[in-house]
Amino acid sequence: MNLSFADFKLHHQLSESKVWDWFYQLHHAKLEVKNPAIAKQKLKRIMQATFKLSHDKGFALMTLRDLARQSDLSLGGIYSYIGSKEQLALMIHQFLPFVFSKTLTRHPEQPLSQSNLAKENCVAERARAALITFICEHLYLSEWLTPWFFFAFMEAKYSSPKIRKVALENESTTQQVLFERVANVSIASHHELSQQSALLVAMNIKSLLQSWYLKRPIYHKQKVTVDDYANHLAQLINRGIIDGNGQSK
Amino acid sequence: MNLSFADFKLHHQLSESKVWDWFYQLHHAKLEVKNPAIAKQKLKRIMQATFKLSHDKGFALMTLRDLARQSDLSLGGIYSYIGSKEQLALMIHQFLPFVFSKTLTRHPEQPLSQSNLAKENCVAERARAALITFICEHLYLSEWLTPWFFFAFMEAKYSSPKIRKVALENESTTQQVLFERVANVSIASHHELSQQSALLVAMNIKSLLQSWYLKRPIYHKQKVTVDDYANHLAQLINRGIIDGNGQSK
DNA sequence: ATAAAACGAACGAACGTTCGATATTGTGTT
DNA sequence: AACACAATATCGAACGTTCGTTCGTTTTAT
Repeated sequence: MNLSFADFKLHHQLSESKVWDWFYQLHHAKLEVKNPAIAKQKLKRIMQATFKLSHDKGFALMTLRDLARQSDLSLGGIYSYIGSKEQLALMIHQFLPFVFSKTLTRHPEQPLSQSNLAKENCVAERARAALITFICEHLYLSEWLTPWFFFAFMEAKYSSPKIRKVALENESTTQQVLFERVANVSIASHHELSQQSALLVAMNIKSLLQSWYLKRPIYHKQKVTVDDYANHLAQLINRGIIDGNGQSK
Repeated sequence: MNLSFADFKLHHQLSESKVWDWFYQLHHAKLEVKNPAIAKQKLKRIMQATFKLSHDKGFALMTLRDLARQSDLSLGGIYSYIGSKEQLALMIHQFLPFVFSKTLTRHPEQPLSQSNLAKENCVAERARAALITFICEHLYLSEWLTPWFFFAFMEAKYSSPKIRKVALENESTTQQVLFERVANVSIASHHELSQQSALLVAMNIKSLLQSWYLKRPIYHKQKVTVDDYANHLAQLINRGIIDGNGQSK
């Protein structure tokens, strides 16, 4: 029904090096170092060091001396890649919308008017599928780019206004798509949630998506894979979450 | 069925000043200032300033000069209350388990053995009620102490080991109680989730609890009260979340 | 007038960033 | 192939600033 993480990676040809190719593609104009091969390699070292250190002590408490040690570069060397500490954070935050635009499925999906609810089951199933597809894609992207998602979530709030703007725009776009698709499901299945309830459900789903990349180590210790989690969420959708209000069993 | 936030406050006699009475009670031994009335008033100013500043820029980026300005105290004056910046954070983190121990309902709740499943509905209902009670109490406490919960969540990970220990112990206690009560529901209602699934559900519930105090302003803008949210979660429980695995509607 | 509380200038440590010196790489000429 | 010379990339000592914290002094309350 919904595709697996392996399928997703295959479909988008997501290799390990593709991350750094894309990252270089997005930021190469800002770099002082012009050789692409060298730049990709050093950017990888710097970003991975940033993820480790900011995961351990937080970006604010991460020192550029820490970063130099962890990435095996010198203090000055790092500055040929990042410009400043703040821009380092900005580069990371900007990467996520860039990847979204390259991977997320556009759903031109004609809006559900009252007229074409004829074949109900079909329409309802398609609305459900559109929601679940979006959930799976987000989940799989966050699996592929866990450190990036983690960083974006943890550091967005406490960054400069410029960075916060990037992060909040990205977040609210996601929230909005989620809301629309939840609303479509509730309309198509004639359960007609109030706008408030649909929003509540959409926010809940986002929390559960975040839970995956925030607590991935815990899930893995319990032998829960990302495919397991995707199925788990799909079942929540297919069962009670978007039903009419309140009649308990 | 489940009590309201107003009932909860009434039952525990939670007034605005009670927060500071309890906070002083927990920490008075460490203070250099001995006059209780003065200390409570100044502690309130310092903590509220800490919440505002760490909410805006994060605790790591909050300066003690910021704190002095925001709380209308001098740099030196603050140190008669907090000892050090790290101890200020520790004092906040320690407060939550202290409040839990004073307010959370102990459920001595005989463990559900196979033998007393006779009156099934009754047992199942009681297991469900125990879970929902715990959820509501957590929700209401987080409503009463939103800044404290917010601070504990955002700053726990990036604190000293001593602080992290307090925060993680508190979190995993909550997680464990949640897990037990979810498992009890699934046993009592003969749906017998796997241990893995019960844990997944318990973690999901915790995410949804956190969502309340992390995004409270958004919920409020949508006119969602804490009682609304409590009912919403209760309905999720009473409907699909803890049902057998997988048969979609 | 004595104790309690608040104050803020001053200190050393550590931070982000710069920049001139050094090392490495790539290219054109023997 | 060997060399030389730019061009490119890396380095880390040094700078100015800001941080958490201290402590001798002043203010307030009894």
